[in-house]
Amino acid sequence: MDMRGIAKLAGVSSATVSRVINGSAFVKPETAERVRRVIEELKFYPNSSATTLKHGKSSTYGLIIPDITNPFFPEFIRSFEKILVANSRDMLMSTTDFHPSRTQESISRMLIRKVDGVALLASEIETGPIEALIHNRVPLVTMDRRVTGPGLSDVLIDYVPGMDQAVRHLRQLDHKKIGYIGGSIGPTISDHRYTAFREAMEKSGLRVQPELVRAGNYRIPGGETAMNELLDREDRPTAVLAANDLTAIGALRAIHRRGLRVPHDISLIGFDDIELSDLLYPPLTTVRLSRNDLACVFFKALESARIEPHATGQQYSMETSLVVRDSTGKVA
Amino acid sequence: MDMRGIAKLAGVSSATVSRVINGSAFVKPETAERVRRVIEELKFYPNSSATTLKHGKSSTYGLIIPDITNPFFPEFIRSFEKILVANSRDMLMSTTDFHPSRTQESISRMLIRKVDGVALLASEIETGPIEALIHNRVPLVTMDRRVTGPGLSDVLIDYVPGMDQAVRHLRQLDHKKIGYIGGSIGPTISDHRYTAFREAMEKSGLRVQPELVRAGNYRIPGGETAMNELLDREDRPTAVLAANDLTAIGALRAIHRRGLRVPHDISLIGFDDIELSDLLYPPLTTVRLSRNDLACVFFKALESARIEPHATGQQYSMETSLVVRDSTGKVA
DNA sequence: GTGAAAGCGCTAACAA
DNA sequence: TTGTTAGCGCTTTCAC
Repeated sequence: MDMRGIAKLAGVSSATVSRVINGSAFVKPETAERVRRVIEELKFYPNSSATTLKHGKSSTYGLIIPDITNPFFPEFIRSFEKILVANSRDMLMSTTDFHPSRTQESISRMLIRKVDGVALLASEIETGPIEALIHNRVPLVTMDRRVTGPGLSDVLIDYVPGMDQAVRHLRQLDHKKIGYIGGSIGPTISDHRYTAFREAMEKSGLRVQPELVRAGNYRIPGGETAMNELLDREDRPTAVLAANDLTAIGALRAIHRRGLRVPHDISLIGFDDIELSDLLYPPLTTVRLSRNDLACVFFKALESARIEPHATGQQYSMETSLVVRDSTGKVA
Repeated sequence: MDMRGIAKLAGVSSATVSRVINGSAFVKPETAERVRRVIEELKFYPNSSATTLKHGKSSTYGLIIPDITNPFFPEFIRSFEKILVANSRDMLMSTTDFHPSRTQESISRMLIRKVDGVALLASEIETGPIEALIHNRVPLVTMDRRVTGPGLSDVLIDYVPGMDQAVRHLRQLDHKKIGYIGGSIGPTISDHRYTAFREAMEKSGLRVQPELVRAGNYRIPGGETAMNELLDREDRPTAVLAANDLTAIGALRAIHRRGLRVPHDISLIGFDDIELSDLLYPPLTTVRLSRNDLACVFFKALESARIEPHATGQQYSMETSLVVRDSTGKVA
């Protein structure tokens, strides 16, 4: 069934059916009513590929995330999807599982589907796919790449306030030996979180001890392994910051396994404030990055870019701030 | 840029470009090579709406889930997406947050996008949207609705083995007062998990005590509230089964908050075996339902239905089994 | 091996 | 206020 079929049954032309469906004002109410009745009757749904083909726009945004298993992302997706649906846009989601090749694949699929823009929250990204997007005039909004350009916007996460608050909080609790468990290691991805940590330490007059810094992988087992290494040391840290909450959960697990207690024996601060972190035992002190706000900013960026796909993108910014719960305490 | 543009540059017709892209054997290798070079050069991606329009098939499956915040679903999505991509299909995902109206909305969007089938893992579903799917010859695969029909398949979760093992396990640990925290309550949704629990109890010669049965909401706070009610009782249960792991996590939290210990004071069994349940303290004994197997079954069901959208669907089935970890122990 | 051309379902410009 | 029609980009039959 197509619009011509509906039109025939309603005794009008397909143009009128189109007008009714798209809410054009210039249709006589009775005609519209009649058309609507037939549509209802036949449970007719217009074919979006025809519309997309016609318009050259799909009203769809692509979303690429690294790891749907990290609760941060489902929480983001939930907000993002809600905003898109409320604005009559569709979402084409895709997961990379940290593989650059999967990012490439995802972008191909989005190019094929003619999405109106891509939100890229994964960091494993090479320049090839980005160029393909730009070349095809599909705007890209990245997270924390800190690069903008024609058709390329970025949402910067300002880790500074959150990290400052976190380190100051620890200093007030008399911590001096503060460890850090980062995300993935390597020269390609500069770890903004780690940089912010170092700066915060300096500002607080504390020294970063390189031997108390470890790399994780943004996942629970990585945090556990790294924490075990730190706990093996003679002079173990009295407090540890983790690059995200999953890493902190892994660290927490390592600590518990040794029969140590948080915060009595060691203080722990996470990053992200996933819902779970409030439900851990003990509830995790963490640096909050609002998924809902982030989703809003991404949507805003995509919508702006949609109008003029090749205009030079903007640098957006998101705040972070410390949420104090029970995983931090006075040094013993 | 379209195929005609590519064709012109390669000195061929658009038909040949189409043939090259779709890997038709009847193109002279040199011609194909030339075309491929131009495609590469121009970073050309064919427009899928045109293909979809032409074929009447989109190579896309819809996926509707109730709550992306429950780790069970991201884990499922991950497997499902991987399978789809490996088979050159796209995924159109959508979340209902437990609202029937959102389910309806999701189905409309899928009808509009002309998906080749819908995997429905949410249970808040009315007959209206289902009829719309059937009427439009879009096959539907549901989870645990236990109804099949033309264009309608179902994946039954066989709770019996898992629940039997769970109850027997508890009985061997001398538990007699066994509580149960279910999912949503109400006559509309028959709770297959609860039924399996009751049957398992009978088989083990144990009596279900209605005063030890509570309803949760498949989420952490629901489990916590329900557990608190059970703990308030004089004759509190010595063991509790929960309808899913999130409910069990909530229950665990309620128990810890009262200074009680698991499994010393009370044993706890979850359901699903989300990855997190192995990472809790203590690691959760739970009934496992494999997300990966489930994703495979859904894919198989969708593919079968795609060939003949209106053929009568099948009843598929999935096993469950107990995973013993540390949240269950001898009655004190 | 390759090309010409019709047509998938919809929209928008134009005509009436 | 409504209808006619061309065309969005691709596939596919048929002809060469």
